[in-house]
Amino acid sequence: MATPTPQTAAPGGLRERKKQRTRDALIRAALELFTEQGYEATTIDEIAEAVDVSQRTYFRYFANKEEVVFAVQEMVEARFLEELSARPASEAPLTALRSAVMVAWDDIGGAIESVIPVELHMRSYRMIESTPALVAVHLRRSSELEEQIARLIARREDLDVDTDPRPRVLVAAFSGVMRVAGKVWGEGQDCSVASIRELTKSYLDHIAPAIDDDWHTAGEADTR
Amino acid sequence: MATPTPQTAAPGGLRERKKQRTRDALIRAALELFTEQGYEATTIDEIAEAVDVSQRTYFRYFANKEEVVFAVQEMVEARFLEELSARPASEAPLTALRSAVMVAWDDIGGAIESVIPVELHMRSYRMIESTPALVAVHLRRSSELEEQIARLIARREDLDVDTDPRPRVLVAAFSGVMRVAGKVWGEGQDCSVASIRELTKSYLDHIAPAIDDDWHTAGEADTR
DNA sequence: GAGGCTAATGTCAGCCACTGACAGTTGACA
DNA sequence: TGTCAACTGTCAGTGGCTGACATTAGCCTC
Repeated sequence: MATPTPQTAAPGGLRERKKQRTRDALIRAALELFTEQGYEATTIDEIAEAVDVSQRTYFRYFANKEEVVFAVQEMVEARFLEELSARPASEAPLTALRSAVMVAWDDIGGAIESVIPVELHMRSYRMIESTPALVAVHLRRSSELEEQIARLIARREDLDVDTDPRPRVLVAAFSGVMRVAGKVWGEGQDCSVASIRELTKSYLDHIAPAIDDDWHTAGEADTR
Repeated sequence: MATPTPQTAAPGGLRERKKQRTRDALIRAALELFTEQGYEATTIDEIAEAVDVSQRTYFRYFANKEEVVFAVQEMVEARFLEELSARPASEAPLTALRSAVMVAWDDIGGAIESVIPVELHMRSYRMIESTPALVAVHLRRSSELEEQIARLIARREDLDVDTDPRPRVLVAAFSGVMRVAGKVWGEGQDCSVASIRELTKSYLDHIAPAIDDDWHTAGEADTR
């Protein structure tokens, strides 16, 4: 039973392409409606109607009302994790994180724009922060992602994430910086992908000197 | 139009007492059902029926299904914030936080037990952690509480929470310790209020020497 | 290129969370 | 005791979400 569906980016047949188009259209319509008239004030029927599909079809693409809001972030995160796993083990942890972010932004910037205008993504970002139900989901997603990253880093460095605090601490710092970068970007005027990329880069450069070192050659696990 | 309802703890008339009893019964029934058969598997009709009130009445006491889950924590937090506001300005920030927690635990321990058995509270704690929807709400509540505490601390010390990072940093550390204490308690066997109190105390004593100092006499705002 | 296979979609019925409106009941208080 | 206001129940309705079943439409083979 060799995987019948390639699942890769390149759309094999018409069916795949059609599905992708429906999915993208749902995301765009949903975000457009949410940002215009508010998340709670928008019904799924409206979204489905805008894309000319049934409500039932919406729920075949997204498990619930929130999921469509985070679809784009999901893409970015998946790309980031994939890239992080691929970084050579010789890189120091923070360097790997940094490189992965940069590569992720580079080759997903275009992909994002093909789904939704970046400006809409930015408006969505602000909408999330002003909708309690979405803030909650956002926080949970963030904490889950942090956990995943910490485990990846620990594996790279061949450490136990439950006994050595360094992976989680590093990831916490890293995530904190990423969060601030995202926040500043959300408040600013320049809503290009390039701008958030640069913002992230400069912020990461700030903490790098302070915590980036090889965890195997420089001083033993110093938990003081 | 002077506030017609005293709203204080002491139950004035029969009406107040009856309301309190209904509320407590709803909390107890809800947590009992949730922990026994799962959060999602429990309907509000079941909870209402167990207390012998209508579903509509449930929603007059709690805004939604989640709220009842956090009712006890809400009590503890309110008591803590109240106590923190009352601490003398002469106390160093972390000392004030520490004292407020201790006082809050001391005089609310009994109040909790009057509403639900502590053992049920502990089971609820574990249920929250294993229910994604509740984890999300829990995280949002925590971050909101952190923000409140940081503002309170900043006001005490006469600082601007948006320019001076110290209040938020201290509160982040404090909250982190509290979270760990809660987690350890949840995993342990001893589900008494006294045990979480002592756990908290000892954990806080660990970080105290590291970060507790008077922010006005010891070294200027050192943001390095 | 006709026909079978299967994935994708539409339709329908139904559960549950949640809300507004209105009516009935019951403490509070003169 | 009677009036008022608070509390509660009932009912109808909306919206999120799901299972079951019928229908449509790519895909693949002969």
